[in-house]
Amino acid sequence: MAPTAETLTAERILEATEEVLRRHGPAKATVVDVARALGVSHGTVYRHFRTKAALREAVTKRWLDRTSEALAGIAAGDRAPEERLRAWFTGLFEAKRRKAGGDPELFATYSVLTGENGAAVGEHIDDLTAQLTRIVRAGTDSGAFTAADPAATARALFHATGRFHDPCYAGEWQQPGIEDEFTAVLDLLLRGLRA
Amino acid sequence: MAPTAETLTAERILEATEEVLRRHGPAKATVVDVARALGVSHGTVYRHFRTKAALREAVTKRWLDRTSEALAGIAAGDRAPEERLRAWFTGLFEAKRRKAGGDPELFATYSVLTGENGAAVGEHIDDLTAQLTRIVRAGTDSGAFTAADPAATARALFHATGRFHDPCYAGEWQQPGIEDEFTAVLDLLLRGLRA
DNA sequence: CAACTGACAGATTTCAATTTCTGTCAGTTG
DNA sequence: CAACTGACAGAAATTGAAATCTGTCAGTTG
Repeated sequence: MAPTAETLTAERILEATEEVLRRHGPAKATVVDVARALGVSHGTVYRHFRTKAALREAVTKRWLDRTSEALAGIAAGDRAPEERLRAWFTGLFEAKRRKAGGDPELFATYSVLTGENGAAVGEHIDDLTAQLTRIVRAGTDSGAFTAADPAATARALFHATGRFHDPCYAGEWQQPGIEDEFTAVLDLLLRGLRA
Repeated sequence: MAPTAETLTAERILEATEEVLRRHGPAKATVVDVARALGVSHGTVYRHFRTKAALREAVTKRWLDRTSEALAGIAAGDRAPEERLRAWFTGLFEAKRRKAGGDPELFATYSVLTGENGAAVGEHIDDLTAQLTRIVRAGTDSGAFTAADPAATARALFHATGRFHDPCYAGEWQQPGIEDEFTAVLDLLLRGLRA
């Protein structure tokens, strides 16, 4: 019972799927390609994932979870709430910008995948706003922020910064003035948040 | 020289183009269709618009300008700046929401057109942020707002409210909680803006 | 002579025939 | 007997030939 390279696990299939998506793009990546990459018949892939859509959704979730985990560290930190909020949004923007700019094709691929999987994206956003809510609540508890409903405020913050993390704006993330725009929006929001 | 129904003006061509777009959608609307609707040969349409792209751009500009004009009235009003700002954004959101919800196909058509005409959209956004800048400046002048750079602040306000006017979010404008989300974002921004 | 027509070349789109893919399952393998 | 294969039916994608469209321009019309 060798651990990784021998047995066919869901994890190995997801890795192969990611590789096939990277190579072929979202429109041409087939289950047959994934099976071929793994050296098995495509029927075998269907033992682990009921449909092609389920396989794509699982890949999408994995990708979204990686972003969540990176930010969870910042959200759980012990810095002052305002500083933490700023670091969190900066981290989110930087991560997105790096992914979109560094490998545009892969980013476009995942944009298609997230477009297909509204439910997974919804969960991811719930996850991120929950992190934000914790920071906002820390601020109201310490008296640094004023927010009657921390969860609603967290959602408002997330929506108001959409330009800097929503993939539909990815094309504008490489423009020159974008950093200043980001700072201007964040400053305005933080001013509104302070007690 | 009859005024409207006889002579072929650019205006009449634009009206016919709008009608053809409404009927056929952006993918199937052809210059030949427009010419047929006007009872002329398609060569004649090319006397008034050099290319099909130019014709589409002109239609797009007309549509965008209608929104600008409606809001210009609010921006130029004499109400208190905060109230005016709130009315302006509410007017923008309501107008978009009504268009998107009332005739989704036509809205989708114009979304395609705006996607094609980045330059025209850019001018439209410049126009809108100029209106916003005037309101913000009125606020800083009267002492109601604090904003070191009114133009930059206006842009920040526009970006932060993208969820409520950018067509890429049109699908979410009919969801139940959207009004509350809008109010939450606007409240937060106005709090940050107050002196 | 200004406004318009209609035929034309090259680019784009359509449509139907063909190929490939998805998802299933009876049968094979170790 | 659990994991896998591969043939199969229906769905979806691809391909290339035919139709349509874009943009031009010499010629027509009032």
